Amino acid sequence: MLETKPFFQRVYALVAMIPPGKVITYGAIAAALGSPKSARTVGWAMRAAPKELGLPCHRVVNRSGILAPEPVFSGKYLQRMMLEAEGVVFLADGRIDMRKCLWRLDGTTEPN
DNA sequence: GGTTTGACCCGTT
DNA sequence: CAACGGGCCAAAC
Repeated sequence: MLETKPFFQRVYALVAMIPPGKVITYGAIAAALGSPKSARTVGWAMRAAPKELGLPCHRVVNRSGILAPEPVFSGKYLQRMMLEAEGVVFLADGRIDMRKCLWRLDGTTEPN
């Protein structure tokens, strides 16, 4: 299972199973892996994540709902457009509506 | 095996 | 409300 795989592998697996129209935070991924403090390491795994894996890294955002740096996706607007196309709701601030689009690993389908 | 780094998070000023 | 600093973890050099 995932526990037998290296940290990066676990991160990739978790990111790969993010449903469309939903987003997740680095801290949430780290916490799901058992290390709530390893949020930075998760980001590191993303940075080293080969695009060949087809990881929806655009669905991974920080705690504030802010997307990754621009050079990563060749433009922040591009990533935002991709997410919107998947059903992710954006606020007027340019941030993601975490209240609705934050993916819950607990299976909780009730945001409110 | 120690040092550096990083797409982070939280508390304090 | 915005800015700054510290901390924590895992991989690469």
